[in-house]
Amino acid sequence: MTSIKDVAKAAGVSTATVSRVLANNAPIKAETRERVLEAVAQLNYRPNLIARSLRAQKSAKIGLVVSDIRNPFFTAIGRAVEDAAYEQGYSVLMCNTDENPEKEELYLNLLHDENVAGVIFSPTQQFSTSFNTYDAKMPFVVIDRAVDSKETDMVLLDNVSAAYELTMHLLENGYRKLAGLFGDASTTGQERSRGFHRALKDYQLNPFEAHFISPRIKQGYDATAALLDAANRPDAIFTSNSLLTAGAFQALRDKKVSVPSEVALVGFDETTWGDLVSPPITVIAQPTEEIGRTATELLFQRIQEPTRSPKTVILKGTLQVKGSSIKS
Amino acid sequence: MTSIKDVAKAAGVSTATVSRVLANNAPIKAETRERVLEAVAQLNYRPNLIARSLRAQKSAKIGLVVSDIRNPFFTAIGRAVEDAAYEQGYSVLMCNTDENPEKEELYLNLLHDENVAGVIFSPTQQFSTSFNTYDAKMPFVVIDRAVDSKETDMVLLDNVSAAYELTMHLLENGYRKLAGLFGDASTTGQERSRGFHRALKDYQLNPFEAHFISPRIKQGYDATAALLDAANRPDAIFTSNSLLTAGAFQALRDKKVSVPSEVALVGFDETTWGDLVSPPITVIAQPTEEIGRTATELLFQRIQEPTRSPKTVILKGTLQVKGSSIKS
DNA sequence: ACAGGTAATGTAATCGTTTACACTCTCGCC
DNA sequence: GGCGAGAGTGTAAACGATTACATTACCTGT
Repeated sequence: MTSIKDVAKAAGVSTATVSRVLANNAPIKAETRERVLEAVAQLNYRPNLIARSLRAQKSAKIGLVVSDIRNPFFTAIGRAVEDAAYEQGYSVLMCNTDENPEKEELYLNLLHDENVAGVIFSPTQQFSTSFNTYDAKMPFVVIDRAVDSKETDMVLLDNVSAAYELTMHLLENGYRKLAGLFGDASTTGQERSRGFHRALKDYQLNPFEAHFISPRIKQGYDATAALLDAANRPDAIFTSNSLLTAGAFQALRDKKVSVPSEVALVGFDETTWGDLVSPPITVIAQPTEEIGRTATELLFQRIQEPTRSPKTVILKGTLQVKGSSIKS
Repeated sequence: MTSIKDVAKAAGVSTATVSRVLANNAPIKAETRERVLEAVAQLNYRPNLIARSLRAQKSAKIGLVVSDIRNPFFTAIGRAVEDAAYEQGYSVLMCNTDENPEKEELYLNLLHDENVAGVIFSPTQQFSTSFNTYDAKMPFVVIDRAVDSKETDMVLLDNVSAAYELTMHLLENGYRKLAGLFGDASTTGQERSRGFHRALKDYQLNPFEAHFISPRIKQGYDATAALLDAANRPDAIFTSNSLLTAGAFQALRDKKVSVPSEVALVGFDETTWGDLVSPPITVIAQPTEEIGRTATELLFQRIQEPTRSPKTVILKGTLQVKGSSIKS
């Protein structure tokens, strides 16, 4: 492998000069610069990033820690983060925690050992609550899920309002027996449940049912099936994430329940399928691109200026009314 | 930061001994080992992976280079790769090329500079053809798309057979005017087109239409809309990847074409939505989990034994017959 | 003509590991 | 009793960059 020494030798200068030419951080005589660049091109030299990292005590990598990249929300975020990172010459280490706090901690340690410049992180519920006891060794930006600490940069959705709006939409369209299915793995589910309850309260109604369940398609299916099997059915189902929505939709179909005339269905997150099924699903769309990008930018800001006062960016979802929630 | 020196001092031994204890690769007196481990625990020491990488000239990272992680096929692969890597203590750098050869090369260089242990790679068409001129500086496993070189490990689907089987399925169910939409960015589209044509030939039919287009939802939509607007419509549409399928499905819906009675639709890859829409889509499901896992394992084998003779694993897709291709 | 500033470059320390080599000790064997 | 083998450990040289400090050469103002 050709190293900086080879270049130095070829150009007849010292390694320091080569480094200076490449980093462009010192005055260099034009003629010398040219000789060096020529040697670099000649030898097809590429600086070793590992060595650079070791010396500089940081690397041009960031970690992305989420529960599961297969969740369409995180897939989109992941892509946005990677794009934003790429533009700054950074690369992204992908970590899936499966909502498992042990895996979470392991990955955080790993990323630390890798000297990553920072981490974009969607923590589990358990981690969220103990977050302030975690002495952050790296720059952090938390996304999607609130944490207690006021020391951390965050990019969040205004979940309570969004859920409120979505619930109101159901109520305004005449639905009264609302069942809510909320993910139990994150703070997000709780916040959305709060908006759900608040809207009902404003209508002086009680929730028909409300369950916290594991955010997976299967659990969404099972919970919905149970709701539909009961003697007294809800007339609308509110789901707090797209996996639950998918499960619920499947159950409705299998039970041959007509949507939205018998039971309405609403949820969160734009997905490929939400618009393809019939009826298409009314959702709160999250600005995933913007979330990922903002989080990455916030992270870079913190990397540059570690003492900057923490910033929380709260983005708004947009209600996309489709056929699944309007009695036509 | 606590380094190996601190541990050595605390344990009253040399850094070499500490290293040996941790790497477990040399005889160490039990009592010494214990003292060292105690110091490690005491100081909460964690070895710096960058330094280790520099010295060892390789890292415990692998690159994953695909066109777009948002393609459900690659999402699933990505997760499988990450899982398999995790089990071996490796982490995964995610790279999206957008089918852009320049980005592709840039990423490959980057990964090389990062000293990754190897790369799992789904190359663009352009790259595929010039692959053997690329002097592989790193262990490689190519997935999803064939390359010319016989020097490379690959994990592929038997695309020709799969497409043949899928086409035969249409023919056996009475469809005769088959239109094919194939992705133009990879060898995969070509191979699937070959299977498509072969089946038609065996039925002594000509393809009704066949187009190579950019593998995106929008292009799938447009191409399908054009097919449906023509005076003479096909009675079945064959798509070579899930993005095209989604676009085609959307167009069929917007044009209020009944599936499968007026036009059938078949495609590749299991997706969340394929089963949720009505009718559900007949597809060739790829064993994504197995592809990702096999690729990762192959990569580790090559990392361990760089001179091993190259291996190509060809996996089979499974035809999942659903409502979109059976006149009931 | 000389002090002092600055541009341009070189020398060598440094980042935190691993490991080749050297050394000491103990044991067993002839 | 001497000698070779191996166990157990230390010393110091890598790995490939960056950069503090030193050095040289040149220019400028008085």
